[in-house]
Amino acid sequence: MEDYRTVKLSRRERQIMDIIYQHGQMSVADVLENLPDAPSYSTVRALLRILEEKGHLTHQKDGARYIYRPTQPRHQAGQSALKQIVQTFFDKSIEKTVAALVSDAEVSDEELDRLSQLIEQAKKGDPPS
Amino acid sequence: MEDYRTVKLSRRERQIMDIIYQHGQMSVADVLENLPDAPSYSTVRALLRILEEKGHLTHQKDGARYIYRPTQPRHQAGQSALKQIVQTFFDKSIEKTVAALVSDAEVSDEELDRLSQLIEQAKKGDPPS
DNA sequence: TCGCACATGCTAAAATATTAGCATCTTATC
DNA sequence: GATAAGATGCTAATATTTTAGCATGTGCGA
Repeated sequence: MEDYRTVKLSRRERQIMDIIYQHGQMSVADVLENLPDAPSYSTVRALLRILEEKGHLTHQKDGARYIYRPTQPRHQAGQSALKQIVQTFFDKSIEKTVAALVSDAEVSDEELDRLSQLIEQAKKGDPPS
Repeated sequence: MEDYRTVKLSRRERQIMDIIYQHGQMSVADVLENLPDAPSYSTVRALLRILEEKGHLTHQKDGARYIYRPTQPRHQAGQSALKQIVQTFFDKSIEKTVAALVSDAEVSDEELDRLSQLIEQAKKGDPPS
């Protein structure tokens, strides 16, 4: 159980995982509310159950209902997702990726300053020298 | 024809689109070679045909065979993909996203320098002042 | 505590994705 | 221009996804 069909998610599965990652944790009703093209309550429950079977979600009880949250930490899932994008659309180049990010025109000068600082820190911080 | 099932791709469809975006353009045989868990030749052709029907690919003839390439420009598709990731995993924060990118430890000092320059340019370039 | 509102458990049907096979066409080459 | 290699056109079977419905359990308020 480590194949294509558990790792790569179906459309609805992906959609639901994304929503839950955005919100941290959600009840079935929460997910339903946030699905743009929502099917029935039963359907959402079915998907959540499947995602749990596959190991992507876990739940805990809260009164009568279940609260679902991802098993994989958000930052880790984010890294994986980013890596995929960088590879597919930006020739594995972090530079090109950042260029795309800051070319958004929605980025303020303050944010750009913080980005500069961020990169300065990365320069000092990590190197194994 | 603008719904969920044409915009959001199935697993195989996504997989094939990613491969083609990575390579720019490909023949059926090329795609087949690059599919990690490849099905038959017929299958790949079917998927390509479907992706073309949905408007994601187009093809031109090259001798006897078809060469497929995306209809949406790569940089544009990359922007969309990035936006999705930023929203889902990084609270819509470009800063957090870049932080994740540079925390990779694979990033050299030279690359960090280039990133600094990149951001400086963005600071001067765009502002509507 | 009784009952109702609302939750999940389970099962199954319908739609879609995925796959393959055979027929046909195209092209380079002898 | 005949032919073989290799390409696409078309059709259909199989697997998976997506969906819904009914039965059952749970907890809060009158």
